[in-house]
Amino acid sequence: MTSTPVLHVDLDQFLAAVEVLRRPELAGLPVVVGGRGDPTQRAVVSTASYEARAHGVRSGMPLRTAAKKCPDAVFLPVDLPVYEEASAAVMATLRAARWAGDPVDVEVLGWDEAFVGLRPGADLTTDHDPMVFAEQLRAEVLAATGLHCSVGVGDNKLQAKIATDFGKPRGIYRLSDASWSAEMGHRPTRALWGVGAKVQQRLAGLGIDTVAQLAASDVRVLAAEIGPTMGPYYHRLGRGADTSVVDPTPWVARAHGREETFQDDLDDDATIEAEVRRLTRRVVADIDAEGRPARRVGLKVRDRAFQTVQRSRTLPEPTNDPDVLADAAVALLGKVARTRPVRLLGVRLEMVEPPGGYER
DNA sequence: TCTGGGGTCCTAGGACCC
DNA sequence: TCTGGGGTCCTAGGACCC
Repeated sequence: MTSTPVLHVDLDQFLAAVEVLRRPELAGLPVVVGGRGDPTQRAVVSTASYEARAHGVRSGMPLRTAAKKCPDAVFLPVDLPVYEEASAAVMATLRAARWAGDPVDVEVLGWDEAFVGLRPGADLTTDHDPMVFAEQLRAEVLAATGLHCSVGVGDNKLQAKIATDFGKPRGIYRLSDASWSAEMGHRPTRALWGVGAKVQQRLAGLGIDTVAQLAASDVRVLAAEIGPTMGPYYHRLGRGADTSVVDPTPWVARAHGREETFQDDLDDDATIEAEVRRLTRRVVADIDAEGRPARRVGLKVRDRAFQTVQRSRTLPEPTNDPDVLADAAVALLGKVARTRPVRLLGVRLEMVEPPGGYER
């Protein structure tokens, strides 16, 4: 069975680019989007423009730190509805695209990225050059939305996803089974999508530092040391192997949650309880939009020392009754031995499975 | 005044049942 | 005194990603 390459589309500096679109006078300036746009507040950078990155500003960095590194940056608040609208326009453009005349499947990964693959059943005797199609997608997204993106091409989703970063910004890059070891073999395992700092360290403990070493490792050793599921999974990553398909089915959420870091730590039981109830009401609104009741309630408490604990409970029966759920969340507070003022509270509601299950 | 917010998935131990 | 095996659910925590 022949298969065609997969593409991965990723918008460049998405949030900052959307802001510049509606405020053209910001073009070329260091722009930092995060929190409420106030760098004196507790919040972090969501996206920094390339101009701000040149000063060392990075996603996830406290706004305060960003302001020190780049005092002249324009700080803007996160404006969710605007990004959602821009994202929807991008995804609609991708879905409408035709690859050598054939329809495509689009799997949305987040606001600003998606996999694109030829829909099964297409006539593979016609030429489907992925590099030509990648350039076409870049042009169509730019024309429809004014946003620049980069495109990765791979023999599977894993390769395409990793390739995109090599193409950034505004570029196209291709990885393949044939080029994998030459392109990836010398890189640290951390370069793989799914390997973070902890797993990188754990693998290093097994003498595995590079992608090539991971690919050449004994899968039985990985299974024994890391686990029967994750061990073989990391081994596949090392080889650039991925058999998952581009799945266009709309995402069905398992759970929703709301959490908030307070500008001033909370130290009063009544206030803490009131905040838990307020957060719960917001999450209930979110799950009401899904039309499914909650089966489990979770509470997260982070104190001034950044110690974080989570408590959760399965409900006797699923419900979306805001009072019942708020009571359940507050009851979980009683299972947390609080010794310091509270920095963050979070409430999470896990929903019952939809009638057809998740099957993805 | 270090360290956001929204998610998913895996692991591991204990309870409980047959 | 010693002492099964499998299976599922619940809970807490960890890791990762955008």
